[in-house]
Amino acid sequence: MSVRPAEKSLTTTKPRFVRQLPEQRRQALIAATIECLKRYGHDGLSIRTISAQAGVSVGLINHHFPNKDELIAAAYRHFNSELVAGFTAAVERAPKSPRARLRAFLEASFSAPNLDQDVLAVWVVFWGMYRHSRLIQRVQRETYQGYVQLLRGMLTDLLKEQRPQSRVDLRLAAIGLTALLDGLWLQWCLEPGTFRPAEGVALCETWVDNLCRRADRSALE
Amino acid sequence: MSVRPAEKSLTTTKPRFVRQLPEQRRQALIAATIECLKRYGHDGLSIRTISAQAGVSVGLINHHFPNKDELIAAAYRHFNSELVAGFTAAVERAPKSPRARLRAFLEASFSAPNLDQDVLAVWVVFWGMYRHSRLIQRVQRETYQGYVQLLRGMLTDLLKEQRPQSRVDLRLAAIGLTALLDGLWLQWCLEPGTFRPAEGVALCETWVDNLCRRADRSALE
DNA sequence: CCTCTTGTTGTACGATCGTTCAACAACGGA
DNA sequence: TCCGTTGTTGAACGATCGTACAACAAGAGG
Repeated sequence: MSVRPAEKSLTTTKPRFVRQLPEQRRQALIAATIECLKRYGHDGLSIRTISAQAGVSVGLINHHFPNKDELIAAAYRHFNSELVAGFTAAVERAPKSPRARLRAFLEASFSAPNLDQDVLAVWVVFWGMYRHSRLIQRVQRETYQGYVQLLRGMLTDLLKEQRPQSRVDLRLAAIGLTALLDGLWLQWCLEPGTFRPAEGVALCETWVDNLCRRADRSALE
Repeated sequence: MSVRPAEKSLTTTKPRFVRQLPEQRRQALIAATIECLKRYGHDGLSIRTISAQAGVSVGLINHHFPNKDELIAAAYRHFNSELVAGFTAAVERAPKSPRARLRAFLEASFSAPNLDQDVLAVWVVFWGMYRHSRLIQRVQRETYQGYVQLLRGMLTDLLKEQRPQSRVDLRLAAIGLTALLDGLWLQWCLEPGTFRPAEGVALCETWVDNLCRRADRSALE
């Protein structure tokens, strides 16, 4: 008998690394990028920090992504689509009435995993890159419309049901509600204590209520 | 006669540098820091980029500031106080009625020099640093209250005049208006074309109007 | 004209950055 | 069992980072 079995039992206990399918590894690297952003902010976006977070060598990133900026853009794309997917799921889980759907959307906006200081800080860092990164700009244009369509669709249904003849400017209404949501997120990111999640939902619902009320008025005038 | 006059005329034409008072130089370095932020975003915050922008050698920054982070924090402080000073001046330039003062504040929010894509992008980059920089956090706490006090003061006067007995939650009202303002700024920073300045003012005034109307209702109920 | 103070310069240093690439090794298929 | 593919490693490169510091010189005061 050879000594191979013994040898093998020694060598097979610890493979030095595990090969993965490219798509799996890409997702892992994207997850590590977002985790580094949460932990260290913009300074966490270095190849060495990210590869350490992913438990991987420095060279691997450039094997799956052409360069660092593309990895960051891919992370932003993932972050965006996760958000929209979460909102969509929450809305479809809700009762079919427009009001209930909007409420589900707002409650998803002001609860885990979205209303988290670290998560919100990641958004702010991405937004800060927007102005000077064409890749981030492209991802924004490609994914943000999903969010806008979801929100405008809900507002349309709601106004159609409540006041079919209303002359509310839907574009401005959506802009205002988006701004209110983003602004409250920003405040929560900077100082989480200033308002409670339920108050955030209430502020947004008041905005929509006043929208419907205004629809009344302009329809009657 | 000596050759001095000729020599002097040659040597005095170009002093290799001009000495300045520490406070003047500090302000110049702060201005250069903000300019670099506008031009290059977060990547513009390097000692060499800033010193080049200020027309100064690399070593000078550490002669006037203990380190890079302190310079950035000083720039954030300056940026904040300039904003508050601009708003305060605009409000005091307006007629004395609470409505006119609020309108002046809103119009200052949606016009130069504040409603500029580069300027707004600078805010976003600073906000992105907040979570992981104690210095930025300190400056925020020290300067932001000036902004909040100005805004809450105006809201208080307005509600007091319109409905003295109202039971509106002033804290929540200020939070909502601040969020609306910040959110609209953020949208303008990302996509300046989505709404016109006058529409931004109108959205905020509608918010305040509804606030007063709600004050009515809750006072009558 | 000389001296002293000190604002300013620019090199130098060590650390870290993004990227490259030759060598390695995991593991499915023959 | 061995081979071939290829996911993975880690050293190495040049560039750039923040900071320190010795040398310089501008400008005021005597």
